[in-house]
Amino acid sequence: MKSTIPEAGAPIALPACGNGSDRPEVSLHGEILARLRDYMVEGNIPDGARVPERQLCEMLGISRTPLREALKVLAAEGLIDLLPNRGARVRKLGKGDIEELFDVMAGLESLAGRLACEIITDDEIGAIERLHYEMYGYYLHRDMHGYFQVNQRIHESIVAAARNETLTTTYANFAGRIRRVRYSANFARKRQRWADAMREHEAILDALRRRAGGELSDILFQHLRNKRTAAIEHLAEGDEAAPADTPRAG
Amino acid sequence: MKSTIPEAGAPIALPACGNGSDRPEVSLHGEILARLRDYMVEGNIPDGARVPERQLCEMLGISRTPLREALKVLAAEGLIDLLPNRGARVRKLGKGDIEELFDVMAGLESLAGRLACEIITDDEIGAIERLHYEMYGYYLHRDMHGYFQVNQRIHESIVAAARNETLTTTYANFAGRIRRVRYSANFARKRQRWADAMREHEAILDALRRRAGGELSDILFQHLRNKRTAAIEHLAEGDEAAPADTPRAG
DNA sequence: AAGGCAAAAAATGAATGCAAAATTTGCAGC
DNA sequence: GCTGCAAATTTTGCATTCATTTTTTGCCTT
Repeated sequence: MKSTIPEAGAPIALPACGNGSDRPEVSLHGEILARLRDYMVEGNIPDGARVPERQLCEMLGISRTPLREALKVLAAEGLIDLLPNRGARVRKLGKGDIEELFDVMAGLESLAGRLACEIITDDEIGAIERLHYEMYGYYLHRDMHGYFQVNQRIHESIVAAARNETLTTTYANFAGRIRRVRYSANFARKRQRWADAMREHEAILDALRRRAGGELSDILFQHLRNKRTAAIEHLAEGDEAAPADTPRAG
Repeated sequence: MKSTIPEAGAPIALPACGNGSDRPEVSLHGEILARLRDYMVEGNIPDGARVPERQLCEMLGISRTPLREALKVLAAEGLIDLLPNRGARVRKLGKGDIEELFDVMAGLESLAGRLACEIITDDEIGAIERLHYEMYGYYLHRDMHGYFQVNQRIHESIVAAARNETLTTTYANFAGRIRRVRYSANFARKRQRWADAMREHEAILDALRRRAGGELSDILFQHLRNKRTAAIEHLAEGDEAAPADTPRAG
């Protein structure tokens, strides 16, 4: 397993790939649900704040009935908490919740890697290789935003390669839940961690090429574990997770 | 790793442990949801059949609004399909769906085993050991029902030992989805498979005792994979999965 | 002036009503 | 006798309405 990763710096030009945002929802209810979910995931409502039914109703131009149906679903998905007679609140992710979510994500990606090794095609591996080198370019450029974007697509590609719709859906659900914590902001301040992550990605690609399922499973788990540690450290020194129930917007 | 498993037969007396069915739901809506979920999981409605809103309403003594909210949640959980303007149908699990579900379950248990090895206490291992020997007793007795019951409790104990609420919830969700397929009926007709399963369980216990996370992860995945194969074979020779949209009750 | 209590206001949870879509039924034509 | 089409019935989806609970506001008491 070769590893030729410098500590970053050289100029390499790589075009950014535009990603198409698919939304295969057709029913009206599904549309409302997707919009609300995006609204939550994008963090338009502060952690732990009340979700005002009426306000959202007029914002979406619908009555309370379909909105409440959507809220029930979002609660089942874990994005909000539904307190009886006391309304919906955006679920406030504490340190423990984030650890749990990262671990489950680690398990799902670990599984995806194992399954992918059984059926992945050379073409699919080729596509992931291209993404890998694109990401490497962003790494050398120190372009964190581009890096994370491609990084995410690599992980999504591995999940997709497992060809398990149930897994893909579940993975997307947890990814949405965790997206609220902006770990991507500057969690890779530690230069060392960034370089480590690149090396781990090389190991991932290597195991994938060899279709070494069990090995890839271990590597992916450890990779996500390291991400988890970095994220926890980040929010420990940055904005404290869940400073209290202080709705900064009212 | 010792393995002293005969092909079954000797008489051993073991008392059956009663399990308490917890239902910590407090809100009315949660109650309705849980009841409906049980109703679905228990298979009171045939695969692919329409779910009559009105009928369920009077059955539960509620109006359509809360029922429809519950249906939306059940759809999000994957128990039913919600076709626009055409009502709810019990999700019909084809062979592919079952394979997918088993694989995801395998991934989750695999993860649970890995996590459990990091933090499990000797007492918890002891409890699992006791369950293991209890199950061994059922195996020797050829008591399939008791065997499966304890088997399930062992797997649940491993998941619980991971101390990850998110994982536990997700696991329970998938377990519920798959419970509709009654693979427990007689899928272990193959004596050989049953003996293999017992041996795998010994390996699980062994890895757990040694806190060998990665190893346990592999064993659990393979164990579930074998279960999957057995289940698929079972429904291939038994009642064909999804014989068609023939509601045998109307 | 601070704390507590009661009334008003708002919000939630559930039932009912209504328009649109789908399914069923009945009938005409071949 | 069977097929195809249109009216009637049922069902779905959403809006509105009502009862109950919570939250806020204002006033009274200490």
